[in-house]
Amino acid sequence: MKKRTQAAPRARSTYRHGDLRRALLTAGIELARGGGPDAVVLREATRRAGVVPNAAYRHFAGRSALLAAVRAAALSMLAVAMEAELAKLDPRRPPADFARASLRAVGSAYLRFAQTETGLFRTAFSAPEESEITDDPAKAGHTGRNPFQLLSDALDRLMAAGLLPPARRPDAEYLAWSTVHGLAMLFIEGPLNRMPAAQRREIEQRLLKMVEEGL
Amino acid sequence: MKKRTQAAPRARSTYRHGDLRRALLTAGIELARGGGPDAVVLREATRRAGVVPNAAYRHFAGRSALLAAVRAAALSMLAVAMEAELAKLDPRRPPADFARASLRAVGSAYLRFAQTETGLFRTAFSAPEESEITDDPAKAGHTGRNPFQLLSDALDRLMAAGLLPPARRPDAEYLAWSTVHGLAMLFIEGPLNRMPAAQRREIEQRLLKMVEEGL
DNA sequence: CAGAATTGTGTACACCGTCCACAAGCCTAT
DNA sequence: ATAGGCTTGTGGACGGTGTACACAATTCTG
Repeated sequence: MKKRTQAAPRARSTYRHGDLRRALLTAGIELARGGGPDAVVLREATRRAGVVPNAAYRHFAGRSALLAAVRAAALSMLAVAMEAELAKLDPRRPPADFARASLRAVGSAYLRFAQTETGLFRTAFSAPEESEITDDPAKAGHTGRNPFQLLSDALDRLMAAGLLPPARRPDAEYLAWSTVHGLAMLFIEGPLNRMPAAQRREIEQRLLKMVEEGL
Repeated sequence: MKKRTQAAPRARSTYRHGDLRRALLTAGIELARGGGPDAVVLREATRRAGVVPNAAYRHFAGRSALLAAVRAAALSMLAVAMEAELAKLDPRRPPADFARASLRAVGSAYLRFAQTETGLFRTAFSAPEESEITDDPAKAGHTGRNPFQLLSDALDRLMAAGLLPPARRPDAEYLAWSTVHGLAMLFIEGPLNRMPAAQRREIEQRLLKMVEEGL
């Protein structure tokens, strides 16, 4: 049995599509949202854009290029989610409080995004050929910072507030990220994917606390 | 110890293959080793077994069934790696030392396996349709315990040695696992995949220490 | 306004997973 | 021992995929 999702291909009158690149990207995002990286299939994207398969090659070098673009978009959405969580905080709170809350906000947003937008999350962190550590603005949120940088900022604040010894600051993002990322993975495609939400929240809290204290 | 069945399909004389299921499984493992779960392709496995594609269906319900078998085998190998690391420890050491070392051994083996057998590791933790928390012995090592259970054992020892407050024992495996799993993922398909080995080791040590103290 | 550049089309190929009908060999009951 | 049946491998086919090549339709530019 096959999935037949026709979102009104809307036959166009003009020969040119007009905005095919964007159309393919949004189609790809939608596919990723529903089924993770493997669901991003070129032909389906072109189908949804109302165009013949090969047309995609005028805008992306191939499937993997499209996937890379979707991945960047997913990372950007994650960054936006983090920024939203950070924006809730009152920056006039005592620096120590604010710093701790910042780190927590980043972690919480990460975990929520993973469980809310599972397909996109999995896509965001699916292995590319060679990991690009680029500063591609396509991966950033509204502030222009990508998820990794937002985490770094939070850690900087923690150090500035005297809660993180400078000696432990280097590479601290890797420790923090590992921890949260691992839990997210166990939740969404590991043995914890049937755990009730309440229990999840509790473990999330314990984990964030462990990071806060153990860094 | 490893056989090179790659280049020589070795046309068989008998009509029956004799041990096709195992041949397909080993071929699948080899494929997974080289390219992760996506590389486990049914037709290629049958090709290596010197058999026509459809023959696979006499032994596996389909590609996903083969993949599941490969996944179980990968988990079993991980368990074996953990057991080997644990076996190096001297059980006559003071219980506290032994407990701490046990947890460390499990974590180290996990991280080493992830970086040494990347393809198999990624396969082991690729999402199945619905996560099976079964006690399938195919996932266990020589002791009959699977990776998750080996971790649990180590934590039990930690608690018995008085190093882990009983109140924090429940669900502690999830915290520990998350942390190590996350680091492994960042190493193999995250932004840390170009990090030099020396730096990796250092971060691993910091992470394991954080878990030990922060649980 | 003609020619060039861009963008979408058509056709084709190789590969994949899987379904169906059939053949080859082994097993067992008569 | 032998006739049937069961298991296992074969052959062919179908629809799906990514992608290469030649070509047509449009827009851009000198």
